[in-house]
Amino acid sequence: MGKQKKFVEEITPMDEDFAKWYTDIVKKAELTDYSSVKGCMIIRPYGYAIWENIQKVLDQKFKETGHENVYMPMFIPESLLQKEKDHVKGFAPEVAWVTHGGDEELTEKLCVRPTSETLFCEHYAKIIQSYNDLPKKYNQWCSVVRWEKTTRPFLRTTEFLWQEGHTAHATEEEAQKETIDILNIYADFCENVLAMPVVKGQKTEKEKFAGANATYTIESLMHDGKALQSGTSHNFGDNFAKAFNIQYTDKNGELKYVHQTSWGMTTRLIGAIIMVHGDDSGLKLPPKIAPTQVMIVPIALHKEGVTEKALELKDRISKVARVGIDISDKMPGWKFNEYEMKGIPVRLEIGPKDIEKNQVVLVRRDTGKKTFVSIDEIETKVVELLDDIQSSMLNSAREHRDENTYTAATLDEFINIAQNKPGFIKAMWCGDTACEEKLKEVAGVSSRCIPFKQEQISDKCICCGRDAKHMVYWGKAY
RNA sequence: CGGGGCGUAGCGCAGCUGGUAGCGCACUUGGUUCGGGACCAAGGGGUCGGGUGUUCGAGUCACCUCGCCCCGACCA
Repeated sequence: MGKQKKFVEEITPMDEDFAKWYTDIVKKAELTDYSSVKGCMIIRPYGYAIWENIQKVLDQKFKETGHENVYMPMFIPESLLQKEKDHVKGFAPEVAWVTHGGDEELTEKLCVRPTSETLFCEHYAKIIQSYNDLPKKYNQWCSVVRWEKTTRPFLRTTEFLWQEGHTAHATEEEAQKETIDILNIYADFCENVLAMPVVKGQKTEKEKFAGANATYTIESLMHDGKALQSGTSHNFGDNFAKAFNIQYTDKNGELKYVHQTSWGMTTRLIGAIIMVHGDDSGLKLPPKIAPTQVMIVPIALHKEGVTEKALELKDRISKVARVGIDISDKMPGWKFNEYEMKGIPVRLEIGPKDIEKNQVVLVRRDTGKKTFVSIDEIETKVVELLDDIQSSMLNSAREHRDENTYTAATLDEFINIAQNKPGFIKAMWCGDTACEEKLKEVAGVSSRCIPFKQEQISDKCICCGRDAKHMVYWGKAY
């Protein structure tokens, strides 16, 4: 009893200190380590394996929808970065610069890419001539650097991994369709693979990407009631095309500017998985993204036949799921806690008593529920259980999100909710940035998005009382 | 970048008014154990974040610096 208490103390309870809980999980589950450069993290094998699974699923989706992977340089000459005015202005404060090669000062300093719009644009200007060259749908997996003031593992790091898609289209309509198609891919991915419900919508003028006409976002709600922007998709119109002179000849022989999009998802998603699903025992991974879906813990390993049986099970299950086995001489209880902390969806126990009865014990991480299953039907039972865990994790995340989404019809009500109930607040807005800024000031929340699914809560702006244009999701954000 | 906190073994910590570093866990070896963090025995591991100063002597005092954590402003 006393011993068990001690283990629990290694992870700070989330209700006591959510931020501490988060960093405890990241460390204890061996997802990352700190490095000697501020804000840069080492992604350890277990953390990287999660990222690889994210990549695998998304990459396949991008390819299915006609995107090609490329690789752009890590450095951007200062002059190139400056070609699009809004874009530079947005990124300038967080750019890292290379000024020397060896001992020699460079004639032009190079920026370490914070994002690669300018590089793609420069390239597109060269390779696009005719409508036959369109659309161009490129994607790259890389890391980018943004000199952040405050950093936290996965949520905000100086260098982070991501994918950035960059496309060029003949028409505005096509570009808009691409922007929304990608947003839908992101949303489906979050819901179906990460078991994380999202709100799809558009960013306000104030919150949109530097240089874009429109930014679309998926917003998710963390366990502590703070919002996390989990993926964005931008429609650039012809802003960049004009700045970089990306033109093509259409069917009528007329010279036209292309219409562009860009979109990205990052390692921040791992932070989202932690904060949406985790509990006081540790990480809780949705089966579809878990590096190991089933962990076999044999009981009384030294007893006749246990190891053999466990290995045999591993072999069988490996045909239907990602399975691991722990045959170290640690105590079973130690292993139970360890793999719960690591969020492995299913634990399989097999001991002498089970072998006698031709059964195993399956324990699900999300609910802790144990079931006894005949060894004869192990493959189907494991697959069923993983499916069930996947969908019930989405359901409980959705319940949590809905329970923590409020509506406000008056400013008093709005402020009251903002200050006392962490979560999303739905409220009407006139569309004026001044009101958005005022709400930040008086209530401490920012606009998360103008959701596609609009509701009419009232007909006046919550802030100024003028006619409302949109219903907006508001909240505190990471 | 402002306000607060913390840096001592892999992790968590102790180390008093200055006297040359310790505890628990982890690790290694051998043995016994195994259905919710086992036990016995024997071992290994430290430029006390870094620098400068005060002092006969600094983990301990002063100043500087770096890093981490938390709360705000900025951002994926």
